[in-house]
Amino acid sequence: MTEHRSLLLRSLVDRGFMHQCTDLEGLDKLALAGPVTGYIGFDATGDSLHVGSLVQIMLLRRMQLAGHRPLVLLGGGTTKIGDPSGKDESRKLLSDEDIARNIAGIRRIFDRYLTFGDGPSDAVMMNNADWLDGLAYIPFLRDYGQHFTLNRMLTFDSVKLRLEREQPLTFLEFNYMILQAYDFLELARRADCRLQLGGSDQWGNIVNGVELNRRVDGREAFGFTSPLITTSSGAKMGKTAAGAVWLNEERLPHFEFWQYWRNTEDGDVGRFLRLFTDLPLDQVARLEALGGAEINEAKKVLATEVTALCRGRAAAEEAAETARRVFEEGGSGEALPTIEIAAAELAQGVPVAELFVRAGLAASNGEAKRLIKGGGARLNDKPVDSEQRIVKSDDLDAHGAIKLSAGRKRHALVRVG
RNA sequence: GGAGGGGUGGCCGAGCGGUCAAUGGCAGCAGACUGUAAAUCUGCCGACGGAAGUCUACGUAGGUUCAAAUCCUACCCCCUCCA
Repeated sequence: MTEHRSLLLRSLVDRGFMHQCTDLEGLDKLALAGPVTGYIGFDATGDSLHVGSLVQIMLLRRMQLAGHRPLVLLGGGTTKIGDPSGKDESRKLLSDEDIARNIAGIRRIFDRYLTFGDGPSDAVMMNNADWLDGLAYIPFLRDYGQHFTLNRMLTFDSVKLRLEREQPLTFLEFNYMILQAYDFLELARRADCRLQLGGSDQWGNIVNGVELNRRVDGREAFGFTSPLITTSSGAKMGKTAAGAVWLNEERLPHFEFWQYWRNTEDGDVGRFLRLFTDLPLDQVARLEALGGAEINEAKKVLATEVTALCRGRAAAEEAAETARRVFEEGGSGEALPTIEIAAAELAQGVPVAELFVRAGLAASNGEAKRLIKGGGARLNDKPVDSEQRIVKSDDLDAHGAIKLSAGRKRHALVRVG
């Protein structure tokens, strides 16, 4: 592969964002010529995004940092269909109100990563419901349907895999590909968008959009995909005990977000630093080179940098400090997830198991008791010896808090409130 | 429309009248070992209850039986082949 001259491609390739590109040379030239508008579509199936979408978000950030214009396309229209890529089952259909609420939540996340505005490299956000909702079926089929053949559509993984596994694929979902291709065409026309980026599972959808642009408008458009990010041991990113690792703080406290990154596997540290932080590559190389237990220092940097981007510098520093106190001094810290309990209730006494459930450290009473039986539960750093233990006001420590721990890594504070 | 196969716990997948809260695998949680890592080993892994036990669960609704995930009926959904 030849050297890329544009800052954009060098940055994307060097930092590990590239999986496939429809035309590297061409894209390189385009990027050298001036600001390029590139978009990524995000579904509005939930009111927050999780770590699984972070590569895509960072992809847009890298674009902006390289002087180009990122375009966030919210799938207000396509969400009503559901992308069949990588899934065996149809999504349940969402109502318009649900989708509107989800879009509002997602919008806030992007403000952290991108600068929106009217300048040449300012990010913009669009919603494909604006053009999809009003589509007239017959004109649409006549104008665009003729550019797609079933023969070709059936060869795309999103469709092929589903059929091979003998899983149902509805006509509704089958159309997703066409609509996403049409999105690209609309964005090219409306916002001079020439590039679509996405995860590697989007390749088929993206290629269709590139081809539609060429066939309908004779426009040269580009597609670029990022690799599917898994951990070294092969697991998909973004799941923990508590569920998904959400980017929204309402869904996941800063401390737990920081902890997620702190617990990165050794082999992933360098790759994640390149993908998920803005640290210069030479600094990443130094951190990555740390051996043995020293790699932990690199993990702390990773955690703090990623958290700073997503949640703000102050939140990141506080989480780091709390972690230091909890893990290196065996104490507790302000930023641990905290629940409140009424003074009167505590005076009366509360069963430990119930407290663990309320603190979110166990999903049910039974689970909390099993945790205790297994020796994994601690109260103020002392093992809970009995499932029947009652927690009372005496258990408050000098700072007026009770520290609950499930295993060595999950902690929570109970305060009187 | 016809014929055949199938719908089981977060997922995959056994069970095919009682011993089934349901084998096994994956995922998850905890313990040991470590470096808040990985790998490995051990235990746990529906809810409520101190326990005995009670409840909820095998597509949906009924039925047969002392007893049903397992049999019958109807319905819904999926797959394959035929028209």
